[in-house]
Amino acid sequence: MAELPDKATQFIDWYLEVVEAAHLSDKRYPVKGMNVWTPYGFRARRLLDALLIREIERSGSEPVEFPALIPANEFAKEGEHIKGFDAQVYWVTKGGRTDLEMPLVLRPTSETAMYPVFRSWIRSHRDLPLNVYQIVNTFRYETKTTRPFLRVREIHFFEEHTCQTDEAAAGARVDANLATFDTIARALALPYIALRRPEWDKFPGAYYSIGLDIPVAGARTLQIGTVHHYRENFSRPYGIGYEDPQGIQRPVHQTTFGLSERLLGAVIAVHGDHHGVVFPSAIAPYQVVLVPILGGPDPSVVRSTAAEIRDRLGSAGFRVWLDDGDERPGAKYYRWELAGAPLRLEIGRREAEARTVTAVDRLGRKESLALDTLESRVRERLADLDRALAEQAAVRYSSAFSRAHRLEDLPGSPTARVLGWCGREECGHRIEAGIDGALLGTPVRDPPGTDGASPDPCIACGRTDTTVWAIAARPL
RNA sequence: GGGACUGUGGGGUAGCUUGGUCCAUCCUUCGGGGUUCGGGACUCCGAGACGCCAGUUCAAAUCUGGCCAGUCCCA
Repeated sequence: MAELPDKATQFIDWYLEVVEAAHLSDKRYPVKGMNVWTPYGFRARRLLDALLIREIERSGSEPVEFPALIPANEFAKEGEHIKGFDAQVYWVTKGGRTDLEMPLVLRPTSETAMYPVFRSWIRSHRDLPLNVYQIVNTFRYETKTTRPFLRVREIHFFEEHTCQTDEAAAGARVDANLATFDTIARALALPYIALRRPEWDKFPGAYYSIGLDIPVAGARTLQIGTVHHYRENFSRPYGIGYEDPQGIQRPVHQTTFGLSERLLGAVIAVHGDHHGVVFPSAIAPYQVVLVPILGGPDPSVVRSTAAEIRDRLGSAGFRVWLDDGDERPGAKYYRWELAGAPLRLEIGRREAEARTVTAVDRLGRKESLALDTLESRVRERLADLDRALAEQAAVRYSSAFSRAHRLEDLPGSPTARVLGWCGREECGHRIEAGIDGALLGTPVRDPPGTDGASPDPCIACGRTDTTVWAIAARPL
């Protein structure tokens, strides 16, 4: 089998090869940007969804599901929003052979599907807050090159929509979403940076947008999530109001929180190595893969011990796979490394007789485990792998940013850049031109490598009075 | 949105310039048999492709047009 392309120098080739070789997605479906979720990738997605559901419900959100088609007149109600999405929506204009009187939009996101209904759900301050989420497919007519999980036209989308009594309550919901995201990112061992987007790059219709970005390769970054504060921008055109305790009618303040299968792409991009995918235990389709070594005259002890281990680990709640196929053990090792299994247990005749098993984690760390304490030792090994992945990722994260002091530092930048910015759009665009990318925004917390220092002078104009820290990078 | 390029079995490819030698090459994959089995085994047998639709021609994988899909560059 061929070697994988080098991740550091040929990132996207490496990524595409790994996704295909690990059987995570089949991109041969004949519509651009619409790929097939194959069993292994689907299992990972389902585990990721379960994690999102668990955490968002813990934060007080309830599941809903709205229809995929939105009437054109509802879609058009908020001016900025329609302007932002107009160029990338799919239209349904016919029912059978009949032209529809009211054309339908295939949802690119669900604000305009939900908000007319929210209007009828909300009457009183007692109906607030309204926190609901759904995990559905959305559609965007993406014109750039599509990539499995990273940029697709049929998006597996998580979206929370909330209605709050006022701006402060909505701000608190944004904070709650950021806390939820932090828990999710930790479970996946993904270091990220939360950035308030500049005015010209916020979500169409938003008061402000916070992007959640991860560095992936060189100066490249990947947006893996967003949290938006809409203030009253949607509730006014959609007429979503409530009566407050004093009997006064007020528009609600709204927020949204969006994630997608890009999270899965991010896990592959961040943790993967020259052997293939590396799954953290939280979403590994199989956390433990058992490889019996069946050579020798009588493999029955090995078989029965392997089956025993499988059953015991399964009962203990681990996702475990016994690979008793005809391949030689070495071939299985390569295949499961490519597929990213966190922990492999090798069991041969001598080990079966000695009641031990050899555990090798995806980072290649080998240890012999006694069968009588197997469950707890496997649990430790998985936790230890997750910890090592997080540490490894943190090291790469911190070296993925560097300070830039002059505009001339930006072209050909080998990392994302931390710099001072006066906040004016004109200077923002000069920075974007310099790095041939985007001004991602201003960090919600101290940016990497600044240790609480006050911001540098604006890299474009030299002003010092209104400067903030900002991150410039090249979004993937 | 503008431009350039590409499309051959499940995956990767040779052949295309100069139409015929191609019932299409090689590697891999898949199915079956045997020998194997502690880091990608060997061997035998078998399966599987010219993106789609038109056109030119005695003859099209090869030339032309449209469509679909993909890649890259620019807005």
